[in-house]
Amino acid sequence: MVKGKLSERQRRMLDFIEKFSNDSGYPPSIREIGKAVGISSTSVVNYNLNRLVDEGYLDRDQNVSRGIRLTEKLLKSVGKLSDVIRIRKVGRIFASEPVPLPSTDSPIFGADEAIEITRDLLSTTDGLFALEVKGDSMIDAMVNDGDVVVMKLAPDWHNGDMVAVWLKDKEETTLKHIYREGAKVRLQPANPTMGPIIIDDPENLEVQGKVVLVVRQLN
Amino acid sequence: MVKGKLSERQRRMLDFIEKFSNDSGYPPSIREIGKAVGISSTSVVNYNLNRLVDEGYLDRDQNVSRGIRLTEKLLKSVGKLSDVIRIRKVGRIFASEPVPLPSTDSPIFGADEAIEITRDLLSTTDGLFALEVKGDSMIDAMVNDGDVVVMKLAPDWHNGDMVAVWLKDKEETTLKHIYREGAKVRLQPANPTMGPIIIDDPENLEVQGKVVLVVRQLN
DNA sequence: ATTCTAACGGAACATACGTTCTATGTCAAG
DNA sequence: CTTGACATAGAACGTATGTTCCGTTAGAAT
Repeated sequence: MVKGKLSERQRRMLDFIEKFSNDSGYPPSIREIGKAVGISSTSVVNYNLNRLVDEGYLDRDQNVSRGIRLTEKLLKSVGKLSDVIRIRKVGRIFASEPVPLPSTDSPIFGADEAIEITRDLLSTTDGLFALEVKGDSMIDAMVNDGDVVVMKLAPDWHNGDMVAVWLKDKEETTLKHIYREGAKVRLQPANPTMGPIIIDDPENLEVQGKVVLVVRQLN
Repeated sequence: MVKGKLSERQRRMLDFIEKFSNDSGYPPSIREIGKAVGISSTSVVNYNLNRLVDEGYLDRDQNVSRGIRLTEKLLKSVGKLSDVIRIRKVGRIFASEPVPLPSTDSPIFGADEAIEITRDLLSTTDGLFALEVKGDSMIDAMVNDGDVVVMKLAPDWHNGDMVAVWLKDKEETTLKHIYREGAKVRLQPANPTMGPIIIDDPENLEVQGKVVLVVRQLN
């Protein structure tokens, strides 16, 4: 083998080991690797595993069942697993109340209530907070009851941002894409079949944050 | 034992299993657990492991060495950040095509795109694949152009599951909550203001997978 | 053509490993 | 005091598991 270049068989072995370990919670045995990759001899699997150790993709512990460990080099080469960011849930978002903004007070949820999101999914990690949507009132924002929205404060919002807006006269929170149009503000539903709301007096609304991510879990 | 309350021995076992798994990259064997916790009999370790499974802290695979998996409940109780699960993106979901299903072949290593999701957000980690939504045709499913849907194959779907259905006569994919009603099938949009589709002949549809998570990134 | 190295493959082996069985002990409930 | 459920413990067993040995093959280098 050319040093630094993996054979096709070795690459298939790594791929299998990485997937198997993720799916099962434990590494595969020599025989499981052989079966998956089409190698009938445990000594050939053993030989190739040792080559992968030499190349730095795996560690092995001797005389131990499933004694295979993925190395950082391997994880990087499959596309480094993303860091996890922990975002506090500060409460729920209702149509009839302003967004509960993060503060130093005890949040509605327990102090430890949080959602964990991979870093790749987030455009920023500064000043994020999460809210759980209650009710059907956000459906024009394509956001369901039970969805989690990750937001950040938006002192400087831009046209097209999806924001949580508190409409003072209606005493209502809504999620909309916001656009400044002259002296007015246009609130555009995410659902393309719905029409916008034009706010003649921007003093009537309060932009409480902008949405950076929506997560919907289904069972 | 009082249900829901762990004995001291069981708590020490969990603590050891979690630490050992982190340090070594693989779970401990029955005998390693026994040695660490001071239990000389493999059947006592086995008995207590089964109690921990009953309480939801562990999963076990039968007749497999180191066939112990930490559950989400355990990881939460030790306050540990969620694992990251890498889910292959197998393509895009269009209204006018069937869902591109994951191939049984091993992919060329590193070739596919993937999305990384924290384990907490997922009800299962088996057999997941991800698709990016193209077009506005899924808006009745509350799913936007550009959203990522995480799915799994659904040989046994249940009433209420959100599934990707290929409608043969219309040559169209749609995402709907599915219900079996006698000999017919009801496809219910996620948007509560929209009416259902009744499928008189279930042979006309093909359930291609069920949705377990929707992720929407906004910039 | 020959030699050398890498890779392969089957077989054997010893130990690791999880499961099962049987017996005993503890303690709460009646 | 008795009973039953839970927990313990040792032993046995069959299978899983990794390592080692020996021989073969393929291809590059000479």
